[in-house]
Amino acid sequence: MAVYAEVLVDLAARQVDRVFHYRVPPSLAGRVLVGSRVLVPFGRRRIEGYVVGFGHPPEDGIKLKEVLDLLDPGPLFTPHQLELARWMAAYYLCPTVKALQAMIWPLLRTAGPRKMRGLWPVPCPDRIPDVKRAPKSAAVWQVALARPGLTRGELALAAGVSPAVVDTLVARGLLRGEERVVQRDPCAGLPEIRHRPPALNPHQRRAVQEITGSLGLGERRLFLLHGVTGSGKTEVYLQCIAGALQQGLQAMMLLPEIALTPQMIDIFRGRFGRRVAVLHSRLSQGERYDEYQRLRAGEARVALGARSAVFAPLEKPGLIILDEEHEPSYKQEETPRYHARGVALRLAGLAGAVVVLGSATPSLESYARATAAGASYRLVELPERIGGRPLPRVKTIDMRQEIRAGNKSLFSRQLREAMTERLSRGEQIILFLNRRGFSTLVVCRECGLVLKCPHCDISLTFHSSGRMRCHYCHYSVLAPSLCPGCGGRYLAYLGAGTQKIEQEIRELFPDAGVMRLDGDTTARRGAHREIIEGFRRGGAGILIGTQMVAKGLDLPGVTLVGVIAADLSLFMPDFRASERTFQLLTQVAGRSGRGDREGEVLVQTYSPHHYAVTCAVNHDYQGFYRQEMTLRRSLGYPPFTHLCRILVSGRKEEEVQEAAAAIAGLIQGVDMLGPAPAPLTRIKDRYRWHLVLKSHAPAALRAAVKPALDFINRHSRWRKLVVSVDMDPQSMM
DNA sequence: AGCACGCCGACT
DNA sequence: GTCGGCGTGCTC
Repeated sequence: MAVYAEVLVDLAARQVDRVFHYRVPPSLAGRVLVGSRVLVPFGRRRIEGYVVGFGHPPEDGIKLKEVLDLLDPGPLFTPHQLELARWMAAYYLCPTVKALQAMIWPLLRTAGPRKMRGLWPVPCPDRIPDVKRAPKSAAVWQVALARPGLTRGELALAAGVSPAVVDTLVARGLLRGEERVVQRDPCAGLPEIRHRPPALNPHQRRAVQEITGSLGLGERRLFLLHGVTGSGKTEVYLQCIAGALQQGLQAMMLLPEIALTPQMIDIFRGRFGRRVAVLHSRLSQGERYDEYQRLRAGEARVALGARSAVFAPLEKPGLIILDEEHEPSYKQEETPRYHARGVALRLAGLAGAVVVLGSATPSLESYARATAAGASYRLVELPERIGGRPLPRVKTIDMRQEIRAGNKSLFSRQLREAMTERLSRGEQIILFLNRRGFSTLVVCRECGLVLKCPHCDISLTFHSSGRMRCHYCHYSVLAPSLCPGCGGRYLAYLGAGTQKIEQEIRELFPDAGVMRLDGDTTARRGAHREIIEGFRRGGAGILIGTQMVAKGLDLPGVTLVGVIAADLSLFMPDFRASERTFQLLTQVAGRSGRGDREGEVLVQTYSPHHYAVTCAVNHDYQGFYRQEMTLRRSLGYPPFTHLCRILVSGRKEEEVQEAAAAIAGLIQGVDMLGPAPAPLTRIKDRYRWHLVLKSHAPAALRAAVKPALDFINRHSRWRKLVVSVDMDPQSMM
């Protein structure tokens, strides 16, 4: 009796989570496997589907269609990944197919469904687009026929259309993807420096021994590596990975996006050469596809990347490392809203792998799990910097005193003096301000009008390019010279960003050489590497930047770090504001004094006595942990409870509000806050309302949300709304 | 998503 | 009587 492929497809109808059965034609027999990506007919469309098993349809008499094509040389998903997707679907309340797409989207494509990447588009001669009805499609099709061998991008260029049009043709079955022969190497042309493993200090050695001792046992073991900044965590990771490779296991190394620096990539390539596959958003489509296939084929054995690299297709993951495990960027802020740490822990359970969570400032959740009674993590500490270097001296500067002393500038007298001194000695300086652009608020001094984004409920940021930009929807206009409301001539530029800092610093220190590292200066591919390498080589005395300068950079020439405004993150409307501030201050302080000379850190703040500031200044993680835990317990916040946030958005505010109220009416058995307008009430012309649910039992949250979600999805009057569920939310904006 | 089916208002 | 509105449900 014949067996049919069970295929998951992306149904826009929400929350439909079931398989569809397809016959496998003789031409594809033996090649369509569990985990394969296939092209299938669905209704009158042809769409991408994922083979998750083989079996029979529940009832006979359904006329089954045939799988049309295979989209890749081999199965894309490992059995572990399919299992992981099922878990994600249940935990994060999304259809399984969405979880599978989350696994490959960032790796195989940039945006939009049903695009075929890494494959040559070849025309299907039997399906000719209509020139009158679809002139663009016809043009692409004709070029594809006339000039075979063009890639997706080249084809689009030659036909004078956007690459998306090519994708559309592929989706409609007018073009098909064919396997490619070349393999692109994202590291081609970059220097390959062979690093020899350095000697370890006793703490590092013990950490490596403990971790490697648990490898290959086939059972999940969890470690929290708590090491102060500069304690040599990276070297511990490298040697643990080497240990895993020796045992024939594969390894995953996850970093926050901004820590995935060229420097870090070089270190891994230097140690492991071509055995590393880098999964990285700045790679081209083709490069990403190739790295994915190299891992899937077992040719590469170490996956290095940011959040989504947790979905690297490793057959035998033996070691999973999350560096800077406390970083909020491990949380995906779109559906499915997974946390790479949660996914990694689950994957380790499936694969019997070892997980190492590393941080100088562990999240409260993780530290609690490592220290509470019945701890599930083994705590491993690196309390000293390598080479016996001291932690930098950190000083707070009370900016209220500066105002009283008549200094209204962004820079305190002490910071200026310290900078002058360091520069005179040829040492380097980092200035940190977690806000890009020139000025975050432009206000008319005559009528009080604030320049806001027409699509979002957000003020526009003035950039030194002379344009005002919305940092949420990327809307941009030329900055007006007169107030658009009253025609007034006096516009005040308030709220300094990194560009403003740069301008003022150039005036104050005209000979120092200034570089800026933020989202704007690193937009171009390769720019990040150029700036950091340029600064490291001494190309400038001062580096100004956002979070990008706070994380992971190892710049031995830096002896002074100045925090321009520690308070920025402290008063966010978020219960994690203190934790974030403590982490950020500790991390940025850790950039100072990593070379031979002792480092200094000056923290400018209006709240010098806040415990997040004082604990960071004193390098007192424990003290911060105790105070913050006390507060969380009394307020009933994580890690003492679990949260789930439901966000409803849509173009009509009344509809959004109505749906939020309907959902609220269906929630039972957990604490509920709201429904209320979200702190950002409108983004990209969509109104936003939310509900926050709280419970001691995460299962109770899911049980409460599921029926409400099903109800909303069943009723087509809410069809135009987006209802997103966020388990363990990291942000309430 | 896309499409068909179906059940109520204003038209040749 | 019929054309067409979009609310509802289905796609192997």
